[in-house]
Amino acid sequence: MTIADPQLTQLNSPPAQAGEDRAMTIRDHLRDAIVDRRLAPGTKLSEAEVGTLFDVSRTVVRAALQALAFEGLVKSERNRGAFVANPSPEEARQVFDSRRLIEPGIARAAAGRLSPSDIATFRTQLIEESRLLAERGALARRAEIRASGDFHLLLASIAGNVILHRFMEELVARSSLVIALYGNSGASSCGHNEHADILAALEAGDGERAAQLLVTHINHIEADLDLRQNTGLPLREALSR
Amino acid sequence: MTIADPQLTQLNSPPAQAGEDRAMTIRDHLRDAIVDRRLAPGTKLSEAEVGTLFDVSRTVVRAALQALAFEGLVKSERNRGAFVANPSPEEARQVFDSRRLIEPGIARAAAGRLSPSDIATFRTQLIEESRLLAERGALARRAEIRASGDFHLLLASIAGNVILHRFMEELVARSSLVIALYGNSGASSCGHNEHADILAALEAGDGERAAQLLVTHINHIEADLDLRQNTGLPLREALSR
DNA sequence: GGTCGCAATATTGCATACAATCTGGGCGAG
DNA sequence: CTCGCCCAGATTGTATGCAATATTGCGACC
Repeated sequence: MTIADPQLTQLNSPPAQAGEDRAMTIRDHLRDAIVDRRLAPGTKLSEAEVGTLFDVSRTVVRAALQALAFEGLVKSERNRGAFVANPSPEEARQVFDSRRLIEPGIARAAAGRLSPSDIATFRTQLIEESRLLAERGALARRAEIRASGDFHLLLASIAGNVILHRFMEELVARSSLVIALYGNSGASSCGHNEHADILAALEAGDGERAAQLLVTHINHIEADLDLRQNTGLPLREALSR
Repeated sequence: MTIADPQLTQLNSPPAQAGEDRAMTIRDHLRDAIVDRRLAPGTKLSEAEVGTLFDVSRTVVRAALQALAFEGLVKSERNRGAFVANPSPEEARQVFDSRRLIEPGIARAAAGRLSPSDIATFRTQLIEESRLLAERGALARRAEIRASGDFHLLLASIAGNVILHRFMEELVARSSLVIALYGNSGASSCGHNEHADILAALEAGDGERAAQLLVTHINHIEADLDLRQNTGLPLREALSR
């Protein structure tokens, strides 16, 4: 699989980026592509190729890839290169275990800090989710997964702890990857909108209830996955791509 | 402050490191130096200087510094360089808030997975802590802070979730930095050994009690800090170094 | 015919060179 | 004497070149 994806080159085209950090820009574009599954797990991210696509040297690409490796979205092997992460079922479970541990606390913190403007932002977010839910097509599914993640990130940003927010960024990104990998296309993203219920609890100032709804929500997301043990012998993973 | 610390150059001397990753080696040495407060917060980490000390090019130094920036131990400013992090009281609070959220869950998970060999490792760890606690001198204090952190990391590794373990590595490292910055030399590191109590609860299989003791323990650590608001106007931080 | 070994190729690891940007001091005008 | 501008030095950002390592295809030997 080549990564000569028109969407990538297109996003690259605005070279008028100010003196900003180009490595971080490339990191963001690659992350979007990974989370959207435009880049399949296991895909090799050649430094030279990525550099050509974004019209930068390998130096900058390496910085971007290192950043993604820290987030767990890319696996870097010495003298072999960087590959889009291919999380095992075990890793997937750990992602959701981590979220079940962290997100309730975030919900409780957010409940006590919710401002009217936050609520407005949430409402806009929920409308966007509904719109995407109704839409058909793989492209809408991608956007839906992403929007669903944004809800959780919004919650984390309201909680006001930048460390936890960053942890959640990583967990949400990895969740998207896992969902894309193991999600049953079937009952994807729960019939009735659990996000709305969570927001309702937050508005009522009931952080405890919001926390509980959040755990249930995470359970539903994980339950929709097919994490049966293809108890991957390491060589199997090679066959998978 | 220059970083020409003999302990750094000494650690550098074994250049016989196999084909391993030199950037990660440098990162580890720098992290140790930061956590031990051999490198004071705000100290500039010049790429050229670090490179000279470790006898590598700026390329690998940059990789190491980027890694530390991800962990929050180093703050990197574009076109200005990298500096040892100087966490504000607010950041310090967030570190401990995060620990209060995450560590109880880790304790519960660890309680159900504790093996006899784990217990033995814990005992060795506690003995080492006691030894350092009795010892005098700044050097012992450093080692004690570090050993105290190792206890928590050991707990996290037993919990068996590598993602949470990595989060804890970051939180413990930042905690050490915060303690070094804001710790009252006075009642430092609690009179009676709370770690031992936590271990006892774990051995008894009482994860809930271990979790509660852990929260109390974290509260004690934070209570020993002096986080009074020098409500840092950003310009103040410049004055501090 | 199959397997092992070796060489050619490609890719990463690292160092260095050059360009861009920031910092600090000196000089001149007000 | 003070304020502001400008230039020189220093430091980071980026590109490129070379060395080291892994991969792949071919050929020889069993």
